[in-house]
Amino acid sequence: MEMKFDICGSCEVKSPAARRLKTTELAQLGQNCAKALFQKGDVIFKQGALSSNIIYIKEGLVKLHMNGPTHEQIIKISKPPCYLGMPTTFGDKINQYSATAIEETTACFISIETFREFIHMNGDFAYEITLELCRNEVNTFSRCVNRTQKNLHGRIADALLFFSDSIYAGPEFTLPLSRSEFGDFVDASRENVSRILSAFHADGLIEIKGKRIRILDAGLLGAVSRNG
Amino acid sequence: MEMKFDICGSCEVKSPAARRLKTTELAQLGQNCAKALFQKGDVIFKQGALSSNIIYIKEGLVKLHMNGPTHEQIIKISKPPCYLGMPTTFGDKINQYSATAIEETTACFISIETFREFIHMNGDFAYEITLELCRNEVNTFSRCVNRTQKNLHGRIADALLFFSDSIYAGPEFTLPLSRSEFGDFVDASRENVSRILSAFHADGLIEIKGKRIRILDAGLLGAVSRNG
DNA sequence: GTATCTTTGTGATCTGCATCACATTTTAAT
DNA sequence: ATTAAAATGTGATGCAGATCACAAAGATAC
Repeated sequence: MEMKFDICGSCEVKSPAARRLKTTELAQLGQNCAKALFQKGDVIFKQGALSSNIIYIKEGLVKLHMNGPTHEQIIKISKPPCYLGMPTTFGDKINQYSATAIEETTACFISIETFREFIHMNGDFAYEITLELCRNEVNTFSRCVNRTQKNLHGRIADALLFFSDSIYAGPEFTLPLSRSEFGDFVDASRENVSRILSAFHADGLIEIKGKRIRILDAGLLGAVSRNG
Repeated sequence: MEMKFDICGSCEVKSPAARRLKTTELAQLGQNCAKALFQKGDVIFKQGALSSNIIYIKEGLVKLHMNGPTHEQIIKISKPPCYLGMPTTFGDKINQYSATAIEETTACFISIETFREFIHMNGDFAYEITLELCRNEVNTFSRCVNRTQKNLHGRIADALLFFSDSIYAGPEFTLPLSRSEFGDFVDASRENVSRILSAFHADGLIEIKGKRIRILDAGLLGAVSRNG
């Protein structure tokens, strides 16, 4: 096997947790970690398959999606830095959901033993991981409540603001999802996504050209998100 | 202040995490922990309020509920042993949801500093906490997908099986929720809960007398849960 | 006991969104 | 460029479940 350099120690996009690791631990991480590049559409891990790695998303954008009783659903869209697959890998080993790159994504596969060792040996690391899991829980709850209680206009407005505020930090962006995937994300049919985006355009809230979207009136869109 | 005995060391319903604590740590926990008894209906913590404790549910049954944009929703029903309030207490301190006892419940309030110290100092403890948070995430995702994709018959069948399998471990039980709360739990109106329970009764799936429910045909109920 | 309030059951409407149907545009393949 | 295949837009129809309306049954107070 080829001699490795200290790839994790010299990584400039360390997770908050990894920043708490000591030099020797970072070296150990480097020995038990494999970097991989995924193109848009590539599956990172698949529902139903066995998993034995924690996956660190270093760059790019990923959708977590689950095949439900009647159709596909996007549970959440994760941006770096974040760890994926902890629940599965620490749990029953079988993925309950899939992860797919929706933009070119760099991911590091970390051996579960190494990761577990860090939680046991390094309290600061463990605490950062706990924080990340806790944040996820709160977000998931809110998302779940909004999904079931808001009407479709509100959910789509929500999603547009999510992309502009949380993902692209700007009013103009290229939607990384097809209309059908967008539907899976906001619990709507492909047809109604089209219809409502057209309506938003007609009302001067947004500008659309295919997947290219520009938000014209974020304030009003926020009102739609709240009041449906 | 009155001298305390080693209340946590001698506690017979320790959480998996607490079982990993050393004798001295258990003594420390005992010094930073207050036990409280809640009656059915008592609020344990409230959405919007500040929180500075982790709450360990020792006995009883608790609903976690959130006031959504249009109505109240029960996010999950938690049974002991479990920790509540981690996401809030480690995060922005303001509760994103409420917790209310739905049966007589014993809860221990643990100071956040103590809890955080254990995560830092005791790797086994930290790992058990990580496991609990991970399990929660997987469950939440599945629940969320089922909630949005199954029809009302399926969701109600689901909920009945949840009580009989996961909470009461038997076919007969007293529902700890009113019809209206049951609706908040399965995302349905009070009226439709009544209607569908009546229908299940008419079809010989269950027996109802007020809140007392007996499951007569779990197999068929499972089929309804899957196929709606 | 009676009176008041809360919870529950059930029928009759109303409505948001899925589904169906088909036209049009975009992308990919040769 | 030409053809095939996939993604998108938009109208028409149907249905699950919300909402409304009211009656009946428990609970709680006096």
